[in-house]
Amino acid sequence: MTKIKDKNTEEQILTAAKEVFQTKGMDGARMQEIADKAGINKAMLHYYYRSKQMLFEAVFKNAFSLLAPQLNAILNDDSTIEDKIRNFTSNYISFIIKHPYLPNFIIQELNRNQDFVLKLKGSKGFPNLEKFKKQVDEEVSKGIIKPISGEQLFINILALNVFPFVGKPLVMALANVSNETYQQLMEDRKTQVANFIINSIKHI
Amino acid sequence: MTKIKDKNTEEQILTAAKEVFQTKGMDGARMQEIADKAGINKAMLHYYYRSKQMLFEAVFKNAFSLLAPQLNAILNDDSTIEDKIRNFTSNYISFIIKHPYLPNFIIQELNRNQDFVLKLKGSKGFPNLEKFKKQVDEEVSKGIIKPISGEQLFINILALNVFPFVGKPLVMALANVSNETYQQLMEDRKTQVANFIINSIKHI
DNA sequence: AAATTTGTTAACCAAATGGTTAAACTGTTT
DNA sequence: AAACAGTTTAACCATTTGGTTAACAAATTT
Repeated sequence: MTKIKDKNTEEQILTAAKEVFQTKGMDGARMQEIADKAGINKAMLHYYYRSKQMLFEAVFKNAFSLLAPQLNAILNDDSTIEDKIRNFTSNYISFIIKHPYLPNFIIQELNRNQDFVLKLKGSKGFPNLEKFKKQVDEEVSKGIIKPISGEQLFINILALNVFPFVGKPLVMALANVSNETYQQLMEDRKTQVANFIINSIKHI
Repeated sequence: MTKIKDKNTEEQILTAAKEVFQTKGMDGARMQEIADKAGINKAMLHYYYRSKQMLFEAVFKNAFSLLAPQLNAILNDDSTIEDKIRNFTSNYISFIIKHPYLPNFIIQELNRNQDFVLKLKGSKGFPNLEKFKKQVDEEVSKGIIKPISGEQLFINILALNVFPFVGKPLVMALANVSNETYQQLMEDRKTQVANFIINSIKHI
């Protein structure tokens, strides 16, 4: 029943749609609930966005456009692998604490609809691993880090940072911790995850 | 349109429901599709399982009862942390390759419905971290492994093993790999992930 | 200020969907 | 073979849901 006010209608709709789609997913979301949350008539949703599908895509693109720069940060800058990992881990976890539903939303909908993947890959600003892979190979051959492929290292970084949020309910249940303890664990991970990765790959 | 035959009706329904719920989720699943896939009348679903919700819960419990023993394996046996990690990583990845929809299904539905978490925690056979935590503390104080909390280590193990499957479409898109390459990466992870973790925590 | 375009609403619609019912069919017991 | 219990089906029902329409209101243009 949270209403959002004092914005132009189109934006109000998008904000409301974001909330509903990101918590309930495409299939679980209801156009009426979005309209109510935006404080307008259901017909307006169609007036501005034509269909549920198109409104959903607007929300999805918007969400991904928040996430992509976070990934590009680690992939495209010029610092060492170690620095990249430290920066990314800390920044990414801070970012997700502010947008807790985002990674799960993206992963869930990407799993549901394979076509989205293709659409996304075509769009500009889509993260590209090439530079990162080259850099990993270089540091490996220089003996700075232990042998590992760029893909596997990237997957590990992503996994350690993203999974605790995507799997929050599972993690909370298994570790048997309260919401406060969980948040503390995530806070600790801002530095712990980077150390964990660097300990593993750095040559002594 | 895949039909499943030659089993008693109740089991046929469960098998069909598993397929539909695990790929489409609770909200996306249709009772008619389950009935078609089971090759029976829609009314039979209600005859045997009363409601969509109860059919779903049967599927969910069934799914979780496959996953739980995998987790208990690492938590409750008596080998060293290092051996546990090696065994779990290899076994778990093999397991998931056979049940690719399972982890995503569980995580998605746990996110959707917080009540499930409570129900699950109450059921027997639910994984418990206590023994693992104690063991980690012991090996840390003996200097076998570097300082880390049992919770964080467990989250890391889970993340590195589970995430690549939950986030498969995202991983494939970002790493820009084909299905075959993806499968090869996962195959490699059976040993790579364990090495990655052990490199990180083992004292030299 | 008349005309036109843009924004907004209430009422409505058709399709989909979870669920029900009453009758029929099947196999077992008496 | 009659009675009975369990199983299965076709037809039906009420509600929900995405989407449309026609009329109305508010700006904007002429």
